[in-house]
Amino acid sequence: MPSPGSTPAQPGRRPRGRPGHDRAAVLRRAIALFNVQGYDATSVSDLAADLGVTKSAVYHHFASKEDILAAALDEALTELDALVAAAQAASDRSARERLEETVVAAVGILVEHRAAVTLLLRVRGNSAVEQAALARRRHIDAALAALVVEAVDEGDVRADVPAEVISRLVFGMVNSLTDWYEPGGRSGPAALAAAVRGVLFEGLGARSRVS
Amino acid sequence: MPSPGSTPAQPGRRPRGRPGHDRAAVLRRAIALFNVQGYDATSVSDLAADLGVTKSAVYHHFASKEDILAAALDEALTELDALVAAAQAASDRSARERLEETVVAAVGILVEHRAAVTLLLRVRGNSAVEQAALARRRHIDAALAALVVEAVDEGDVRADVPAEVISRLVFGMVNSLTDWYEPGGRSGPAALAAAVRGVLFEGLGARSRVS
DNA sequence: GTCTATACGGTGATAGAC
DNA sequence: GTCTATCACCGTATAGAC
Repeated sequence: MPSPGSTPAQPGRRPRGRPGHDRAAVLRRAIALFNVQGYDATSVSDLAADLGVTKSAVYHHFASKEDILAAALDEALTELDALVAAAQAASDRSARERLEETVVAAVGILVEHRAAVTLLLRVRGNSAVEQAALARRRHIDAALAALVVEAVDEGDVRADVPAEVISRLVFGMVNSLTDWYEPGGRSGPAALAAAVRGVLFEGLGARSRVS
Repeated sequence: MPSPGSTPAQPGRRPRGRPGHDRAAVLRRAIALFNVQGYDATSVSDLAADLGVTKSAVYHHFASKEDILAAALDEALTELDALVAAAQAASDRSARERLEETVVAAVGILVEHRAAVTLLLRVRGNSAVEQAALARRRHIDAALAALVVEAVDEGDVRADVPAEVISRLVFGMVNSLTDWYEPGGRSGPAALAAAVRGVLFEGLGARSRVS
């Protein structure tokens, strides 16, 4: 495959033609705009104006507006698929251990791919593209729930609450990070992941042995 | 009170005009549609068709599409304001105790006014109405965060995580209920509230004294 | 390879006539 | 209270400039 049209553009060496945006740059701005204004409320004109080009330029990079959304959702889903795969592997470790690591890793993904994940979490299945994304997400959620079931069965996670509910609550808390976490915040991703892990697995109580 | 708009039930003597929907009925359907399709993706035509009337009939009850949104958001915000007021009162009790009760009450509101709260949680401030709602919501969030600070100061909630972060995580978990809880589910609201309280304050660990 | 100009069919919100 | 006309703007297609 002799480089089919993709990125000869090394920094400092403009290949040819105009100094415009490439597909990845358009996608990045689109995700940002979709998150601020909402997908439906964002017109291709908005995106083009934000990039400083015309609508047609946007349609040069993507076949349709929905195609942009699909690419954005794919970014998030690819990361989450990898998360699930990692959680299912290494089954020599206890489910509880893998669950804790999965929560920590999920926080990392939320932070690193915040914009794409935020978009994914807001999808409501209002089109074929969105429904496909929801289906992939359901698969991921089911795998995470199965991990919780394992941990409950092994006796390392409380059994007085249905595992399905626990799974929803755990990843509901993790996902809620997209609503407020700012990359430039006071506490970094590592501290945040530790906080989530601590609150979830140890509870809110003061750190004391007795009581 | 001479039956305000509802069921005059006098044969052959309609009170006025047609047997159409009243404002509350329109609002209820609107909230449902907004949640399924998204606010922006829902046109007034959609709503009118769903109600079986024309667009203009909808505009008779509400001045604009945004006005419908404002009414919906007000329902949720009114409930949450009451929640905050209750949490701040009774300050003879410990902050931890009031926090636990607030969490339980919040779950109740989420369940009972799920549709309106869901709408509120999706607002991004894309218009004056939405910005006003966001401002009210920020005020509520701040009050809840202050309650957590109190509980930390009293030594009843862990201090190794910033109170602000704890507050976000706690109510992030609570708010995530809107994404999956179905009123007809197997576990009722009371069991759900108990589950959330338990997971948050005791942690996910198996119920055992000796570990 | 990236962008501009232009146009078209469709639909939304809304105002004004009935 | 309802119907209709209007008009702005949407997503998309095509043809060509740099």
